[in-house]
Amino acid sequence: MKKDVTTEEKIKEAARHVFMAKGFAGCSSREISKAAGMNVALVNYYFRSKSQLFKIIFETAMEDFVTSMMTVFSSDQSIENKMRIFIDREFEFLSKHPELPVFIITEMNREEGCSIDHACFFEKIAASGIFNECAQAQAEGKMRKINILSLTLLIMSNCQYPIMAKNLMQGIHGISDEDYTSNLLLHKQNVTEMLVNYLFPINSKTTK
Amino acid sequence: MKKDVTTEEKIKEAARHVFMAKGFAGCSSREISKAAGMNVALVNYYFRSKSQLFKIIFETAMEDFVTSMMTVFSSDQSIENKMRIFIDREFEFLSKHPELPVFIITEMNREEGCSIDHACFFEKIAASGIFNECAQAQAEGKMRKINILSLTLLIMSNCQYPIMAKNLMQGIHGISDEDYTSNLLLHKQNVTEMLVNYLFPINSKTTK
DNA sequence: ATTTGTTTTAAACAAGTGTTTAAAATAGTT
DNA sequence: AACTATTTTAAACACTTGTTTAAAACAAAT
Repeated sequence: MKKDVTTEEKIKEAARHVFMAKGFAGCSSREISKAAGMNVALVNYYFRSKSQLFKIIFETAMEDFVTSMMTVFSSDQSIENKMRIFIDREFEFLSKHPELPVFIITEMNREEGCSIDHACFFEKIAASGIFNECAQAQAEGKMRKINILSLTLLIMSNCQYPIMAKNLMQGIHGISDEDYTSNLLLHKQNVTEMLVNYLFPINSKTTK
Repeated sequence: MKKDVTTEEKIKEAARHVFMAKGFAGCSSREISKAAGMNVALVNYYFRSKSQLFKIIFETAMEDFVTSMMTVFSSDQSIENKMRIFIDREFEFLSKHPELPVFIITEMNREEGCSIDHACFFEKIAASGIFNECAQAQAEGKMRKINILSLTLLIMSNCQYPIMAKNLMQGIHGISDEDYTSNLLLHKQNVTEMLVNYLFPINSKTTK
């Protein structure tokens, strides 16, 4: 008899939650197994070790993250519209996975990296051709000529930080959860307008 | 005989480094004591517990962070110049303390918060009057009318994220440490220009 | 019903955790 | 010099950690 939710999936789901919330070092194997409603030995029976399990969770998280970006990059849109859509999707995606940016950044900074190969994910982004597309748009005078790192930073900063720093911002301004969420929508519009105005100074008024 | 560097300071300095690099859960008391070149018991002799030590480290880090902001806020400058100076200082300060933003954000997200009162730091910021000053500048038409949270986010995002995401960005674009540092200077200029153009659309060309 | 293979558990392992204790080393005072 | 108070250490405490072992529970097949 096959169960509707297999044990392996139960473990992964629990591990995803716990790892995201507390990080690799911030939780124990027993905490994960308890969250999955089972014995400690069982999670090692399926995943051999805590590191191995973490590796899988991190890699699928990264995969989701990159995939979410990729669908926009490979769409049939003008570069400016791609940017608008990207920002929109990024805010939406990150609202559903708020811990993801801190999780990824923390893992990238960790010395003992569970022997995860980060490179393969970055290669996918480069392989999407988005960087070349930007360079071409810049050459054609459609986009402001700033280097590609700065461009990446501008977009990522303004999309990811507002999600990461939620608690910090709520503390500074004394805002409730609901207020923050609604303010985030306004902020998304501000960010979009600011970035488009800055990066596409010429045709930013003509295009919707 | 007083030593040039007291034991207490040695512990704090070591703890600052280790906590910043690995976080509260990511390191052990013995690791800190070893980094300070002494016995484990000694750090507890001075600070009673790991949590207590962390609390002190975090609070002084926060203190430094807020103080760095405050000196700009209370300076005798136009609001636009304050913003320019703030961005400049923020990049400079964070380059010296790159782990600080992640450290603070992670701590803010932690459930067992070592019983740290975060509120007092935020109150200082509000007490500086900077928020009122912005509101007034907006009322006078000197500054674009966006809500104060959005304003805070715009500035913090573009100053802090580029420091936090260094390793991630280096991975994506295959950049060396030195290149990243130099690119950060360019990026700071881009950020400044973009933010000033966006927030002070009228007089952004007149003021240097 | 017995055998087979798989899944789950309780219990144990050695190593590491935060913390404490009691003794040693050091400095300061008389 | 001897005594006191402070600083530092080695050793131990009870507990948690990641991981393994061996036995139990379960399902499938004969």
